[in-house]
Formats: sequence, C-alpha cells, structure tokens
Amino acid sequence: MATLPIVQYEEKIIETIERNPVVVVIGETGSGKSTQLSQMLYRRGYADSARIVVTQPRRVAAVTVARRVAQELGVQLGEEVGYAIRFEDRTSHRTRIKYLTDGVLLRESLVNPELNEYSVVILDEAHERSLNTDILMGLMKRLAKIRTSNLKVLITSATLDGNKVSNFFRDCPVLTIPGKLYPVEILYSKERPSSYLESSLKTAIDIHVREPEGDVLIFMTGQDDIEKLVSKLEDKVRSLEEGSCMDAIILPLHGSLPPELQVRVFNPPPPSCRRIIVATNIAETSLTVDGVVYVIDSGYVKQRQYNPSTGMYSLDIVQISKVQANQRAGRAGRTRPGKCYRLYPSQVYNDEFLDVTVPEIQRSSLAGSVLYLKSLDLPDIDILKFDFLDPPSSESLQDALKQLYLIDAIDENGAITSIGQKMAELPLEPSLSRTLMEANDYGCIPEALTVAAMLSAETTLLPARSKTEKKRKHPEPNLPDGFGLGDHIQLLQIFECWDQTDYDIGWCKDNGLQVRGMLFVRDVRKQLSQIMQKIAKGPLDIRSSRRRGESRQDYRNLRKALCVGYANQLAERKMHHNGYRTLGFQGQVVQVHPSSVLKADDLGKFPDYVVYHELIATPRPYMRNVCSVEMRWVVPVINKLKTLDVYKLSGGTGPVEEETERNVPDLPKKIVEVTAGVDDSESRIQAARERFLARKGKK
DNA sequence: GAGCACTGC
Repeated sequence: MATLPIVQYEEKIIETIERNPVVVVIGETGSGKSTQLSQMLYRRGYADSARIVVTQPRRVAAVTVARRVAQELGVQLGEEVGYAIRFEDRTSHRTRIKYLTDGVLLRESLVNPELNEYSVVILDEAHERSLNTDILMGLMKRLAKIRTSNLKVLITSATLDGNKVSNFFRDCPVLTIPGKLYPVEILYSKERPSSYLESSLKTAIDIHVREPEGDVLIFMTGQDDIEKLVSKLEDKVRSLEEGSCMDAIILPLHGSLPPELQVRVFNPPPPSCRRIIVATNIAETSLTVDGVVYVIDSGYVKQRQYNPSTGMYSLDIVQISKVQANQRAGRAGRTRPGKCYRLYPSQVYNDEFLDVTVPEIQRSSLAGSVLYLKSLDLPDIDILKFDFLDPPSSESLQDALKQLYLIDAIDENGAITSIGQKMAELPLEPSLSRTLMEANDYGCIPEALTVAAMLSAETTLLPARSKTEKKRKHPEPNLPDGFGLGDHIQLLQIFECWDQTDYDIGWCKDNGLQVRGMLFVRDVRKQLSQIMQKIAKGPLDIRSSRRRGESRQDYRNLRKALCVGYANQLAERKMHHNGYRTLGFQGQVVQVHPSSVLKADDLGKFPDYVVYHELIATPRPYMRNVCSVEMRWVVPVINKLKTLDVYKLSGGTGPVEEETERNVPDLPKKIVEVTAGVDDSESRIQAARERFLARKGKK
C-alpha cells in the first residue's frame, strides 16, 4: 500500500486531539482521513474503554470504508471493525471501530442521547452538509460540552468552510491534511455557451480527437439531457473517419438507470478505446469512475428545494458551488494528471458561485427533524433556537410546527404529545407515521404498513423510461388500478399482488417493477412492523390482507387513517372543474399529477376531497400520489386549523416577528430568488425556466 | 396528459 499523506501528520493529529475536545480536520481527496483517523486513535488506546464511531452520509461508503479498515488491521469484518446501516448490523461485542450512516447514529441517539457507548465520534464528509450530519453537528456541540472528560469529536470538512465549522465549535483547532490527487489543469470558457449540450458535445469531441488516451466524464443536469447528448455523441463518433483516432464508447450514468446498466462504468474499456461517460451529479460523490482524465463541467445541477410558505417542492436547475466545482474537477486527477473543462468563465466561478452548497437543512421540510429533536427531550435545548451551523429560517421551523400540530404530534403549546413520541420512533415522514398510529385504532395496520413502505421506495419502483418507451400507452396493463380511489390504494394492491406470488422476482420483472425497489419495500415493511409491535405493546396482526384472504372494496378505514395522517396535505376540489385548492393557511391552486390513477366519476368529476403525498412544481404545481377522502373526515381538520396559533406553538417566548428577524439565515441570493418565484407567481418560474432552456438551445 | 437530481432512517 502506498503511503497516505495523513501518516506523516499522525503525531500532530494525536497531540491536537489530546488537548482539545473538538477538532476540525480538513482532509482533501485522497488524504486517507476516512480510513486512517479511526486507526490512529485505536492505536493510541481511544477504543479501550469505549468505541470509536465514524459516520458517512452514504451506505456504500460506510460498508466499503469499514471493509478496508478491517483488511488493513488484518481482522474479520464484523469483529474489531464493523459497520451498521439500515437493515444490516455487522458489529459484535468485540467491535472497537464502527462505521455507520449518519441516519443510524441519529437513531442510536434516540435510545441513548449521551452516546456513552462511544469515546470518539468522527463526522466524516461533513462538508456535504446532509440534513442528518447537520443535526448531528448541533447535537455534538452540546455533547462535547456535557461529556468534557471522556468524549472526542472530529469533524472533517472542506477547505472553504473549515473556519466556519471551527467558529461554530467555539474556535476549535483546524488541521489541514493534503490530499494525494494529481494536478488537474482547469480550463475556463471565454463566455457562457448558448447551449450546454452543443458546447459539451464539441468539447468532448475535441478531447477525443486531440488529447491522449484517458476517459472523459461530462456532468449534465438530468436524464433528458444525458440521453440527448449520448445520442449526439454516438452520431458524431461514428462519423469520424475510420482510423483517424481511437474508438469510443459512450455511457450514460444517472440514478434511474437500472443497477445492471450503472455498473457498466466500472468495467474497464477494451484496449485503445476511450470511454465518454455522461453523468448527473451521481458521479460527483456517490460513484467514483476509475480512469477519468478529462472532466467537462456544465456548472449546473438539478436541486430539489422546499418552500415553507407554500408547502411545495420544486426541482430547479441551479449553479453549483465552488466546493462542488472543485469536487468535479478532482474526478480528473485520481489516476494521473488531468484536465477539467469548465463551460463557464473564471469570473463566474469567482463572483457568482457560492463557496459551499446550500445545506439540505435549508432546502427541506423540517417536520421530521423537529419532531426528532422534540422527542429527544433535551432539557437545555429549545428547538426554535437550536444551535445549527446554518440555521433554517424561522418560517421553515414554524411551518414544521404547524404540520406537527395538525397531526397531533405536538400540542397547542408546542410540547410533544404521546402520539408524537411514538411517531418519532418510526423511520418515516411524520404524515406516514401518524397514519400508522391512526390505522392502529381503525384495524387497518397491515394495509397502512404496506402503503408507508411502498411510498418509502416509490421512486425506485418503476424503471426509467427512455424516450421510445414513453410512447407506449399502457406500459403495465396487468397492474391493479387502485379501484380509481387513488395512488396509495394502487401501491397497496401492487404489493398485495406480489405478496400473493410469495415475493416472486419474476413477477416484478413481468410487471415492469424494479426488483431492488420491491425487495426494499419488503424490508421496510418488516422493520416498520417490528417497531409497531413494540409500540403497541401487544401482538398485532400485520399480515398483508391478501394473506388473510380478505378483500377490500372501498378501503374506507385506510383512507380515514390517511386523512388523519395527511391533515396538512388536504385539498378541496374547486367548483365546476377538476382543479384543487390546498387546505391550510395559504391555499395553493394545484392539479392532480397526470401519472395518478385517481379516477373521475361518471360525470367527469374528481372527488371533492383528496389527500396528497407531495406538492411538486415542475414548474406547474401538481399533487403527486393522491387518494380520495370524504368530507366528514376532513371537518375535524378544518376545525383544528381554526385553533392554530403559531405564537403559542413556538413556545410563546416572544413576539414572532422578533424571532423572524433574529433567525433569518444567510440564504444565498440564488435560492431566495428561486423560492420567491414559486411563492408568488408561476410566471416567474416559467421565465426562469425559459431562460435556461434558451441557453440550452432548445428554443 | 406531463416528466423525476441525489441521499437516508
């Protein structure tokens, strides 16, 4: 094994950690921080009385890094070195170094908030700013204060925000460890291209024709653009004169590609053949492609963001941050010196790009996180003033409180209820955990478990359709239709059909369902069942209803339970047509998503009331996954809406306005513009989109 | 009749 840069710094690192409870480690790519920090501390006896734990934002990372460390220490994985991810705990009583996902550590904190099992907590890849890691950083700041004598906290970060993280942790020391990347030459465009597609195409072909061997990695924003570019590249490469340059294989790479096609990028190319990989952000951190020497960076990424004032998500194309741009460039220098072609001028990088990516906590609905923090019941913590590295806006926190109040997870004073306490134990969005609670009373737990599990995997169930496939009218004619009652019912029926085949893999394939997604649903359902049995403190019949030989005509109980769980996600049909208005403070005019199986009645009318799983502006506002409910179930919710008092919910500690002023975070301008667009007028989003499309050369 | 970047408990 080649020497990792970090090894030379061992004395310095240990000395700093011994003197300080919290240390920020800036470890550049290839520094070896993920595998070496834990081993250094292990050698120095930090794992003698308690364990060393290392978090990762992704499951694969937790597994592969643990495997490497076990190998380096010459031990069996699962013994001295182990890992824990959802559905898989490979640790034993002998485990001294434990790798896990940040979500698993949050679950462990729920049981033991002091984390006494651990002597060292390392939050790795904190610069990615995942929602879970951000919450953990807040919790660790508190824990480091409480457990001064026997806890060490290490945060790994990126160069650009090391000082910020250090300031957050009371000016703790920052150690910088160089990486082992080869130099990457950065080449900027003179101006922004009028079409990213054409510009990427031209740059890629130039590289292919002129540059020595080495694979090309192109960062695009989505599946559509990737498919277009792949086909253009194929045409162009084919038209090149035979023998004028080496062969090329063009490979798409994005999340909705079936796994067997994704792994193609890990196969080495045939000799004297160049690979051109056209990828989404998945290649930025999640997947590392070996052999890349040239990177083409469009400078854009598709990002999902939540607008707390409308309760709506939007998927926007935004400029990447400097951290992301550098991460992308770094992908070219893993095996030898490389080149990165940035399709934007250096001035745009310097003046317009944010230093770091907007943290997920400022782009998400926070109901689940707020419920989680409330359920920890930390005496010294006030959620609205919770010490986050980048606090979410008070508007976002108040939105979360409103949601939680409407589904009975907190009372009118903002205190967690016994229902809320149980909900927090379920690894689900609050709307679904509330549905499960209610289903327990209505005797439809088996159905509710299935719906919750199916929605947890929903996007991975149906394989990506390419352009040609999309044209087929009814791709899955054999799948049930939810009796027209809605998508939740359809998802339930699909699982029940599969259940009846004894989980036959072939059945999934025949019906165009992703096998991995369905297996995941089965695992989630099992996990949820176990937690529900624990909460109910008694035996529950959790068998799928097909197994019980029962049939449901109208799924009345289930839909009633959904209506309670989705109290904050209700919509009322507008008079005389099939548009809806959401119920709540700022009613939004929305449509049923065209992919829905919800059916209109004989008069062509949709049901008067529906619940929806999610609002998404793409850019027109749609309700995705809807289910019909009845007006009399909705009435209690409307009455509760009338009693809602945000001032009291926030703890009534001061005027809400004042809080608002004090809690406004430094929202980057770009995001403010985008969310403001969703907020007040559709035309603004449309305009933004048109500008982008124009740039891409579509118009 | 329109579209969905990526994670995770």
